[in-house]
Amino acid sequence: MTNAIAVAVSGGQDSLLALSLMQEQGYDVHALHAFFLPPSERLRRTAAKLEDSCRALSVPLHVTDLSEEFERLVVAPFVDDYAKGGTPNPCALCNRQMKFGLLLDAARRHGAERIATGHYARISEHPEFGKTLLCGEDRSKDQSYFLALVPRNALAHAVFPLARWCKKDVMAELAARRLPPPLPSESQEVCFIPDDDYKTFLVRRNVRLGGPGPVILPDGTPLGNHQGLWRYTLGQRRGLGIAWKYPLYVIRKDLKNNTLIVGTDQEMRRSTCRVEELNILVPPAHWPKKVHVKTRYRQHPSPATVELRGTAPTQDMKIRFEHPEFPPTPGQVAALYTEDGMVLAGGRIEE
RNA sequence: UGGGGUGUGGCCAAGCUGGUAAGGCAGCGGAUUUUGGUUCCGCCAUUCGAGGGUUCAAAUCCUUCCACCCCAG
Repeated sequence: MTNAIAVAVSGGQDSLLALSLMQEQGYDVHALHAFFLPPSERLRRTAAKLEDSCRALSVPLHVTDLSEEFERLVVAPFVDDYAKGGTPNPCALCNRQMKFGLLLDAARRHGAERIATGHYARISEHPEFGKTLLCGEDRSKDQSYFLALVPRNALAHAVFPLARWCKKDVMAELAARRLPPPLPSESQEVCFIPDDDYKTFLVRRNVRLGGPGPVILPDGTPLGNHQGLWRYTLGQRRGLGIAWKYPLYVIRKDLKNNTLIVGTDQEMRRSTCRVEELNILVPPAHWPKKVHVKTRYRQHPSPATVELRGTAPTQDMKIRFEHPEFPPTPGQVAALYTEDGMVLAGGRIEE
């Protein structure tokens, strides 16, 4: 058994500290950096800086171009989902397909059985069923939600050096270690959408997106027009452009009639949802009766009960929340937790 | 052209015993943030349909006109 480990480095602070921490712990460290977008001048510059950082640490850096795969496995499904009226979660997909898929494969090619990343989440060894995924120590920064679609056999090879770190301590620690991150503070560059403008991005992709249509209240009262259902997501408030007595939220997208149904905060809330493409991380036999579910990032897990239906490939589950929730949105991830933050399963919200 | 009502920012709407324009919605900006969304904070009428008058002072009182709405034999 070797103690070789690959560390996925993006150029940001978190992964750089992860790299340094792993090395400090005596691992035989390899740094992996991948281009998820076609290598531009800017990306090459980041890679060059990373090279400097790695040289300073005497760690070998392997750079690969995974832009074609990223396009196929993350971007294309993202665009496709929007075109179909869904609200995709590309980060969750990226973790499953890229970081704990292709990058893990790359790690193995370099002789490492494990891969470390800068995620704020924990992996622990459970006496009965092995490796489990836990939320990060710093719950406000916890990223386990985005990892809920990563298969168990991949997570078994994951290491999260920042598990017990707080975001605010990372920068100070890097400074103390004299490790300037190639990409300074926030790194919007990780995202494949320029300027956070996904609408323009989608329009430029030249896919077939729906056009304008009516906006109505649940009772059918017409209020105005929308600019294409793909531009809205369940629970959305801003951007409707309709002045009403009370704030209006998107409560339903009627794709068949190209109609947007809006209503009050109360009318918007749901207490059930159906989840497919399950990624079971803990055997259901060990699940508590009451679980806690996140259907969006930055949401406190909500108490709920779960009903598993069907078997393996086509298995799905029905979730019933104790209290009405902001509407679970098709395309987003539902992550099931125990009360103390162990991830039981993840899946794709269908309705 | 008989009677009644209304006219305040993009929308809705307080204010109308005169004292120098609430609030909500929408919008814009920012904060938060590995997705979308949510939430939070900030900014948004020198002006109250128009003109004239009374007054130290009017969206608020008087008057004329204009617009729209309702009832009407």
